[in-house]
Amino acid sequence: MEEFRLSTLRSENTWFGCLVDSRDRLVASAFGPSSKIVQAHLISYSKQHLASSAVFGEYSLPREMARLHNGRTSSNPIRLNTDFVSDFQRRVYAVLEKIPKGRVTTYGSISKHLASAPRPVGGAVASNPWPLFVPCHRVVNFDLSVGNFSMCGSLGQSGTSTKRSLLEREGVHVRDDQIDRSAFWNPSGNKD
DNA sequence: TCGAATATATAAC
DNA sequence: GTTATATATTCGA
Repeated sequence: MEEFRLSTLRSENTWFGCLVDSRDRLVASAFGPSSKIVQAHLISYSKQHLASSAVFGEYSLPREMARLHNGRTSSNPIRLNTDFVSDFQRRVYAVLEKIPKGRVTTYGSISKHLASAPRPVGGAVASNPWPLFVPCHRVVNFDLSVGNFSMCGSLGQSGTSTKRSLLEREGVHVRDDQIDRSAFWNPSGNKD
């Protein structure tokens, strides 16, 4: 039976957690205000998707996560375990990984690029198993307002505030909840 | 503002 | 299986 490992790290009042498989591929990540919330979320994810439960251990990925949270670029390529997401989600996440740091795109733009619709794109982005590693925080509303962001499964104003901070640390200029349109990035490339 | 339209995912029969 | 319900949306009246 395959063994999965979970580890957490605290950096500047935020807890980061990663769930990895036996080949060191990232199954899921999470971050939030307490280790309890982060661990509970990842354990819940593992119980829902994995046959065996996760064991705790030290691991380097949460450190990498903290760097990303700080607006830095990840030093090594991250291997993702995509076994537990749908084909449609994979297509959406492939687009997210192309959004340059310091830029944003919209649910509607992604949906046009994939010949889908905005709502399902929202659903896929919302269920991103790898926050920070796959930059779902770079997807905003059609009018370039910051929009929603959920942390460890909970949606609310603190999420939006966190999303805004992430974008600002990546160099996106936000004023009164509105993102400067120079930061817009079109996945279809017509107008980059 | 408010409601319809839209395509996925999940829950409920 | 098949049908309802819920979405981190968007657009038009």
